[in-house]
Amino acid sequence: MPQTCSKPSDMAELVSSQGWMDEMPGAKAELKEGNSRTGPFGLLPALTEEHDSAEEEEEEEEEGEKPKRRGPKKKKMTKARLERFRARRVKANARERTRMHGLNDALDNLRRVMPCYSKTQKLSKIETLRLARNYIWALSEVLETGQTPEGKSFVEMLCKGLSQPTSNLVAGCLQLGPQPLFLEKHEEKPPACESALAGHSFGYQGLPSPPYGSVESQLLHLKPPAFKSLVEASFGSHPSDCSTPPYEGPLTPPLSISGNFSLKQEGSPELEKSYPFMAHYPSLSLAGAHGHGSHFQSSVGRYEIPLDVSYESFAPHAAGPQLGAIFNE
DNA sequence: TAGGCCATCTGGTCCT
DNA sequence: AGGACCAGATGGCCTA
Repeated sequence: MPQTCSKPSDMAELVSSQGWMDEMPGAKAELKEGNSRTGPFGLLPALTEEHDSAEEEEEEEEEGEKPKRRGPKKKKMTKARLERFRARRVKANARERTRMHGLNDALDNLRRVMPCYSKTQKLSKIETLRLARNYIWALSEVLETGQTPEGKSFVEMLCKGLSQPTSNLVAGCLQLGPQPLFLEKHEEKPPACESALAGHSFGYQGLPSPPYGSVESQLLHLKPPAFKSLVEASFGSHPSDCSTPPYEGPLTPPLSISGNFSLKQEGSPELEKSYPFMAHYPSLSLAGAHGHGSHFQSSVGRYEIPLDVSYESFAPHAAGPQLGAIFNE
């Protein structure tokens, strides 16, 4: 329930005089601006009982009018308790900020691998997620059908459920011809995993440099590396680390692009499917870690992904199952 | 000016 | 006990 402070300026003075706001830049800024948001003030009336006798009286008066509170009586806020509480709250706030920053970083990584990444026109969080969903869906369709959709229908797939402005952005990006999508991506601030990738022999190094040109060629060229980056963006860092700090150790690509691309459907002779973009990626393959090969499940079957790269430097947490999860969605 | 988006703080819940 | 995660609340900023 919302707890608001009726006297932000008093609270600000009180709080700042006790020095705990020094650790809360955000809160401090708010105080300067006379911001009276729920923020750090919500708790203060209760916290300041001890320190402001006038307010205490006020509260007692109010309590006299209200029905008595049920439940265990609140422990009295001793100075020590107050200090501990504040320290805890400050720490929790900092953690929450960090957590949200990590979330935002992850979203930024996701934005970068979207087919219409624009530095100037940033997709909102919700639109980024929607576009990502559509993008995965579109790529899955390509894998399942083995057909590259024509430019228009690909755009339509991507724009499903998106707002008009975002749809325009996507359509514009995919239809304006040469788009320095990946160039831009690499030139700017390469994600940690991306720069780490440079040391490995991932296939698309030998491809024509972006910009890729026509819509068709974009569709063809875009997918594998973009998909790779997408997965990396999602799983590139340690899964338990929500703040996704730059990973500086050996790279752990859940899926790499190198060697011969071949998707085999288990137990079927004509397993080898020819994918349109294979022509453009003669050396494309999906590979897992552990040196045991990897596989993923799609709605059309189980795919064996041969290992044809060396994994000496790969960490053990591969994303074979995670990749499978993507296709099972 | 309304509405969308965002960052931040907060308290509750769950988990280790 | 403490951390992670979550949803609610709030105010700031921006744009149509």
